[in-house]
Amino acid sequence: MDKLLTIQEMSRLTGLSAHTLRYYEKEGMLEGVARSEQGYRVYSEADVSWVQFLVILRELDIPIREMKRYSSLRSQGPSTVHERRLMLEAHQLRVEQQMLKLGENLEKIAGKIQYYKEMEEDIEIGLRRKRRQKCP
Amino acid sequence: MDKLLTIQEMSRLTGLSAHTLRYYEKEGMLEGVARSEQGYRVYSEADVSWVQFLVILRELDIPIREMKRYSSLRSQGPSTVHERRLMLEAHQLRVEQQMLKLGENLEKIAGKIQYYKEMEEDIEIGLRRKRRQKCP
DNA sequence: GTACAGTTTAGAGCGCGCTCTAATGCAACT
DNA sequence: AGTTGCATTAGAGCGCGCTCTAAACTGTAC
Repeated sequence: MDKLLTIQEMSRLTGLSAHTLRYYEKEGMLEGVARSEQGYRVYSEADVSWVQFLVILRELDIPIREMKRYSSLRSQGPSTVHERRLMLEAHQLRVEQQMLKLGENLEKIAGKIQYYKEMEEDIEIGLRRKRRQKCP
Repeated sequence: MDKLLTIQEMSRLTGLSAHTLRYYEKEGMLEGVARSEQGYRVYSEADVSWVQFLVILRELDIPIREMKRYSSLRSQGPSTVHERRLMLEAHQLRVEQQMLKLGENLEKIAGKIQYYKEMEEDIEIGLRRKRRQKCP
């Protein structure tokens, strides 16, 4: 166990490009990544879990700025657990509201789709009628 | 009825800034907006409905590029109804998948929040124990 | 008449989140 | 020895969707 990974393997496991992994690290969201003798990054399994968590935050549309704040809190240790929880709860709420909004808008779009379907049928009937007139 | 509106009133009714309304028009998403004698934009109620529809598309994260395509189809008349429906259905599917993904990620975040809550309780208990040792 | 608030345009600028480039280096293979 | 392939860095560049600026004009109020 405790496999050590290259940046490519990390990329494959997280879906982030090597470029993006370096970028996240430069921005302070990935502290303490080990290096090989040659200066290459060597990721631990703990790093993998953490980056996978960052990916979840990104997929929830949490801005980089907030992710940096969260990372900073995390690196300050357990005393920041409460504040971290508050951050997560705030975003949880925001995403829930966003999902509601998406749901509403999906319904409106569905209405429009239904309307278009009916229009298409009417056009079809119109065509059929024309054809009948042409070749009786 | 058939009230005519200034750009400010349009802005208020749609939530888009006057800047953005002009931008959308410049990009070809709002064709045939009338002008007053002084060259000021004058929006009709039909314009309002259309812009409100555009806002829904934006809220569903449909890129401007696609909205331009859709607008172009619309201005070509009823013969494009089928293609418009296909576009809407494609985005409908995309948004549904996105909502699923959001739901999954929300669950993971909820798990983390729960975990933090337990940590906070443990810290509380630890503190209480310390206090008892101090002042018995 | 003049200040004020609103409008117009073309075009510049911006914040975000990457994404890519160029120059350099190391390790293994032929 | 040379080629291939992966890594490193600092920093430039990019696509998106606005957002703002500057200069000019108009109608309304005082």
